[in-house]
Amino acid sequence: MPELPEVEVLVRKLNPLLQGRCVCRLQVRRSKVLAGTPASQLKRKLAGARFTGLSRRGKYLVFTLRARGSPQPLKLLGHLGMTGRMYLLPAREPLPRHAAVVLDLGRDLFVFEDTRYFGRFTLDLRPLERLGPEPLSADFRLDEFQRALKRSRQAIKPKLLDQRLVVGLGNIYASEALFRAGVSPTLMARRLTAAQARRLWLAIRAVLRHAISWGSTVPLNYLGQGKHDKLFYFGRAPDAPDFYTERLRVYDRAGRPCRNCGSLIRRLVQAGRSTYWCPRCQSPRQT
DNA sequence: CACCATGTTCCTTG
DNA sequence: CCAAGGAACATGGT
Repeated sequence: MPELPEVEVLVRKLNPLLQGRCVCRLQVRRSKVLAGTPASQLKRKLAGARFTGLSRRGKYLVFTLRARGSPQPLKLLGHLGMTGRMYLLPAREPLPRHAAVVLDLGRDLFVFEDTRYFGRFTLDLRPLERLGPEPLSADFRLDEFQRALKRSRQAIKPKLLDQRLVVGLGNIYASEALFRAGVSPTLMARRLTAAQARRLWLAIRAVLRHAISWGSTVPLNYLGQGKHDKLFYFGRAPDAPDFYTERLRVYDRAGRPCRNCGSLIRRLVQAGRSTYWCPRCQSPRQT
């Protein structure tokens, strides 16, 4: 469940639960997610360590721990990939089929599960060095955003997925932000007018902020049956109340009417990924 | 069987 | 070296 808003909501929920908890032992069930960190090294460093903080950078989770008898903090990088989840599970519950890493915290277990194993749980912090500004912080500056777009011949939609431009957008919120800004996804980045770039800059922030506030109002109850996976994205469960389907304006709505103008939403493929857009609200010819 | 899926990295091509 | 596109990764849903 992973773009910036989902990670942000997860971090807020998880942080108070982990604060001060001690790692008795850990189990690595799929070493691929360690991204090169030897399991033995992770075990040596984490055993007996205590969680002191959890924060987010882009779509990454940054865990901070204090190792036993060592003053310098230990940092761990987590990433949910496409299908990763992290939650506390009562110690007596059975582990999910795709549990990749399990930390024994005593009463309960911290579980990192990931069906497709694209996620990460590692001591290697280097991916953080390549990240652009946080969209909801003052580091995300309109003038720099505009200048960066001017340097690119790539279509704006795939450009928004480039985490060096700005972090946090994935395939869903990139379409959502362009729709909100009224900008065509196929427009070459350097061809955006100053007004379009400004609307897009504002739309990125608004879309992410709204998604966070929506997610924060919903209980992230991972305990129990795990029927809550579809929390953020797929609101079409037959029993879902209406507001579940109101969150996304264009994503995954191909062939259905635009909520603004009634035109049929279209789907196209750019750089191998689906883009959804309204041909009227996001005409390539409007400014 | 076919195609699709919230992400990142590596490789190739230009 | 840079930019952009495609494949790979692995599993499951429709």
